[in-house]
Amino acid sequence: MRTPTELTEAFRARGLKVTPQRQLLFRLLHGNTQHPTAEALFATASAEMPGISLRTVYQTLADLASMGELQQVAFGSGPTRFDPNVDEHHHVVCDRCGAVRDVWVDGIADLRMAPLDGFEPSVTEIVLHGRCAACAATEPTASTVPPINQPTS
Amino acid sequence: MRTPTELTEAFRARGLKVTPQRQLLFRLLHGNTQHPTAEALFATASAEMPGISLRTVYQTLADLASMGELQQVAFGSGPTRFDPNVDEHHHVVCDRCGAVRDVWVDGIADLRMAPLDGFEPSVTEIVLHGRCAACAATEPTASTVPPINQPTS
DNA sequence: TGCTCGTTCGCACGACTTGCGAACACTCAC
DNA sequence: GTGAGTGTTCGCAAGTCGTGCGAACGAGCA
Repeated sequence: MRTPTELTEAFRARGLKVTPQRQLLFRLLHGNTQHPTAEALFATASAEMPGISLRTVYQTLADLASMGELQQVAFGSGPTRFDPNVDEHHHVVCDRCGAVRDVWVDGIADLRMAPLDGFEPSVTEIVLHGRCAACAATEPTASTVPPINQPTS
Repeated sequence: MRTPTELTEAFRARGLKVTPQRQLLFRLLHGNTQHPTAEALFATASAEMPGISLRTVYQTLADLASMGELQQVAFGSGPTRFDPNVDEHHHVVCDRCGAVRDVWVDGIADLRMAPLDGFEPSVTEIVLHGRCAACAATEPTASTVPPINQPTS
């Protein structure tokens, strides 16, 4: 995702208006590696701008996604998360605490897949499920705590 | 997923009762490669057994999943899909029509990932997004039809 | 056959997201 | 600076997907 200043230009260039609400969200998202949900962004935004609406957060996130400035990612059945990192990368998900981190994966071109039967893949998405360092360290015993997400494959 | 007969045994062995509703769902799921949603199964089941409840379909699917006879898979933000194939495999998803197929992937062990910083992956999930053969053939021009799912990574 | 306990099923509710429309405010032209 | 016009905000309602609850039911066993 581009900087708040560049996004301001980009919005104006598209005939979109630059409101304080949007500028706030540009700032909150820029460089954000937390993969926040709309609700989480709304909470952070509300602290700075009481009265901002969750509806506006959803709307602005949708605008940014449609401009290619954000990726929408969904892991399991939880709420959609938003990733300002639009470079080619992948994700690790802690099935215990739900934390998400970016990860770069090498060697995807060497994967051998069958059968494809005419299917034309354009995007390869890799998600590593497991335990983050913090959860692995505090794990009581072998999974006595139910995971918040089932591994979905 | 095991055969309807084996599942009948397994349910009884666990003290679970085998009802006509469950037996119907066992049959509809066994060998099913469609990755159906609960709603889709409910529609099919209703044709054979009018009066069956969507609630019962969800309940039985949850029971089967908790017994390890089914995988729950979620692609993007749509409804959960259920996969009676519990072998290690991956999925291809047509972003135009939503079709899902199983795919076997070789070479996963050779992938190089960084940074993991103590994250302990237990499951690697690979989803190929693209166009199924049918959609690729009927594609009008370059994506004039919006995809039903954004590639989620 | 009769009893017991798990199951079914409809309804209501919860989480997440989107549609709608009135009031508002950013931009631009003057 | 001011006013007009159009896009935006925001609250509410509604939609989608899934689950909790409890009364009625029925599978399985003695």
